[in-house]
Amino acid sequence: MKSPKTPHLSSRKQPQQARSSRLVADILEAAVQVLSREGARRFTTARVAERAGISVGSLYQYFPNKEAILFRLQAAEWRQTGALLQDILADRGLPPTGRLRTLVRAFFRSECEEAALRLALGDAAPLYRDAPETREHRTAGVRQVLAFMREALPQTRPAERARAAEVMMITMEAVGKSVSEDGRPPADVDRIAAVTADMFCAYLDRLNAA
Amino acid sequence: MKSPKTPHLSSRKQPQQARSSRLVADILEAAVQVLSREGARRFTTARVAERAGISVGSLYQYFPNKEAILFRLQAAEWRQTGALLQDILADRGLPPTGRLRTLVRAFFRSECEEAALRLALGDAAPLYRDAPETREHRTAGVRQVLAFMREALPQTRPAERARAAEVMMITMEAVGKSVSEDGRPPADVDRIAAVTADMFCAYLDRLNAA
Amino acid sequence: MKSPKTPHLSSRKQPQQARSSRLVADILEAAVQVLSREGARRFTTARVAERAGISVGSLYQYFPNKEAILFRLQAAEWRQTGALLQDILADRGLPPTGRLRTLVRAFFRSECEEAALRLALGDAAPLYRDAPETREHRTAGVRQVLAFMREALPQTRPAERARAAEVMMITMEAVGKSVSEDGRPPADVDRIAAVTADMFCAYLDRLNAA
Amino acid sequence: MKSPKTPHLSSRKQPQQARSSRLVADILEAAVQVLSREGARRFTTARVAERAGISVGSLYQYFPNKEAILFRLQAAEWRQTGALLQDILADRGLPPTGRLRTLVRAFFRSECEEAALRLALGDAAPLYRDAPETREHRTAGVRQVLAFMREALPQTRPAERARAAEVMMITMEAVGKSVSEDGRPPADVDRIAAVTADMFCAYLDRLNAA
DNA sequence: GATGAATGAGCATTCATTCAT
DNA sequence: GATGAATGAATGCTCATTCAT
Repeated sequence: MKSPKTPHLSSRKQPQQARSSRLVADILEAAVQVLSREGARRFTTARVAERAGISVGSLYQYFPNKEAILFRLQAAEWRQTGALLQDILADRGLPPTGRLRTLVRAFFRSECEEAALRLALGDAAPLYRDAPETREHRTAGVRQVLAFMREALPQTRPAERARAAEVMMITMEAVGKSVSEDGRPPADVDRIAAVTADMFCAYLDRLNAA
Repeated sequence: MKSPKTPHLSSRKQPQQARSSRLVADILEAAVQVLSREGARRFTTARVAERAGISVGSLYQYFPNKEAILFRLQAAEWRQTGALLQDILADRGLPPTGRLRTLVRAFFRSECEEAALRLALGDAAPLYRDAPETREHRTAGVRQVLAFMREALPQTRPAERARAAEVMMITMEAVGKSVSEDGRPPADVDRIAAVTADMFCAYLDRLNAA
Repeated sequence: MKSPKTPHLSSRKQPQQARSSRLVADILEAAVQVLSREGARRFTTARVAERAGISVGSLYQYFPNKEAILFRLQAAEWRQTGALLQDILADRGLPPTGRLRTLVRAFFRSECEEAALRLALGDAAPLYRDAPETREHRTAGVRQVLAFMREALPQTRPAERARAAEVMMITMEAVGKSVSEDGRPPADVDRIAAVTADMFCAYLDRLNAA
Repeated sequence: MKSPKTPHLSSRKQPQQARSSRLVADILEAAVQVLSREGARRFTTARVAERAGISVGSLYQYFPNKEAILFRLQAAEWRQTGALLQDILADRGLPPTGRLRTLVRAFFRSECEEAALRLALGDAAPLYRDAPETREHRTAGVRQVLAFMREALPQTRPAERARAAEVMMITMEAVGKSVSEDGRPPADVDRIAAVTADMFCAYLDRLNAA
């Protein structure tokens, strides 16, 4: 495949002033609405600018291109997931398996909120996937799970632990996404979360037993 | 979100004659090349026709629209996966866990072949996702795993078994896709396949123990 | 305006054999259906051939191009109108004004049958309007009215009579077309026919009085 | 017949600024030229834009689609006719029959100006015929004639008056169009206008006598 | 800084007609 | 004679991005 042009995704200017910050927030908010209501295919800079109540020109002063907007949205999702992982996995008040169950349920539920947005963001993934920032964000999640794993699997060899962390992270995201796309009722979602968590726990237990 | 128009994906004419069959095959072959080398975004009917050495008009004599071509490609993938599931999961010569390990490894390896094509096909998914045929194909996979699960988890309640089947199917596909996208070396791929299969086996064992 | 290419509209071959005649009739019948059901914009040779149950190639053996088919259809309409004019206007059993009233009513009713076809044929008029045959057909109608006028307006000067004939012919066709497009109920159609005929009669009477 | 898609015909943006106004005027002017010189069939957005000296994109900033351009042109014609009707029919300085004669002559002459444009516009009618705006414009003309008729036919029953107005309006437009298409010399046109007006007057007189 | 008009390549799809079989 | 596959120019319309004001 031809190397796709991977443009700069970082903001063109740092919104040091309150005014700029506000504008960027407005644009992102507008982007979320356009994405949710119109879908990835109809996500255009003109529409985002219009909904944000600004001109396209202004939009381009804060984002170097369309991809950058999507990337920022995705980054926010990643941050959210990161916070979730942090809050739940690092909570020593619960046994590891308990945390896992809590995490998966919370993650699935959060995925089901704004399902339309997340679906559209997924559809737009090709536009920002090749950005260098993307990889970094994705590994951050694995790092957090890894930290948890060191606690949950103290005896396991690091390499194996790393692979387990990665597989679990990918699995949680994929199943969560699939579940959110199906538009299932909340009870159903929780049940599938339980199954997924059960699978994780069974695996952790076995690794520990080994 | 507005409901996207989901056009007919079935072939415009049945390639009953050898000549037509050949032409359809040429088009699909050209489509694979365009998709792999240029990516989903540059996948256009004109480019496919050109690479196939025919006119756009001819292309449209065999496929009602662009989505139909992609769908045919995806259907081939699904068929392949279906065959894999059938061949491996139904093989009573191996214990269930053995079959699972074999399956995951085979599936991951096959995913890594033509990774670029699969990636691009995934990127194009929004174009055919809403077609009725898509859902059908997806449930077919779950059905096959389910049949296996009835053998592997004879004691488990059907509802739980169904959820387990679904989660495992989604997991296998998601992790496989993730692995193929990363462009890892074969040995690495096999290792991750082993981890994923281990997770599945641990879960099956626990369900059987329960 | 650029001189539009005005192709041959006459049949490519004389259907001397019964087989050919039948084929031409089939094609025209199919053309009527396509025009009525799909409209002028979707009137394509492929669709006509398909509905006629023959190949496009065969269609082109009997009609040199698409316009020719439309022209044949229009010619049939003209023939029908001609027959109507002949039957009614030449009927010496009724006074001229009586014949006029009868004619207009009959013409309007006939226009309202197959309104969709006539509308579509009108939409397609640009395709055959410039053909030499068209002018000939149109003057034929005026000639018939003229013959009637010589009887109805024996005293009027020929030039004036000719103009009156032409205006009345155009008027009848235009009002008839307008009425048929509106999809009015039959009673309404008859009332408008009566008004139109009244207008014609008042005019004839005045010319005679002069 | 399938219902043809009837898109928005209203302007995409209000040309509040002089610049925009000028652009819209340029586009319409270019459209007139393309229509007159190339005919309805070759009337394409690309050609209009090229002749207007702008890009297609710009054209689409002022008109939502091709039909809208045609509709604007047709609306201008309607406005012109409306003004003519207003100026002449409401002029109490002349007796009703005098006004009718004046109107028909003026209308026919105006039809003969830019005959090619009017012909092409008529050919393009199917593209905007089904728009809601079209019906409104057409009834406006009848309303004006109706107002005149109340003065000219004070004794006649309203229903009959309405039908007479409609028939006369349709007749005037149809005969005018027919005359303009024939490319007759001006003296000829005036003679046919006189005949048409005579017919109208004879009819009005008879209705009044009744 | 902000605007939004302008650009024009690019896309999916149609269709009249031909001609090798 | 009949077929129908093949052609490819043509069409309406979109949209990311720029830049003059």
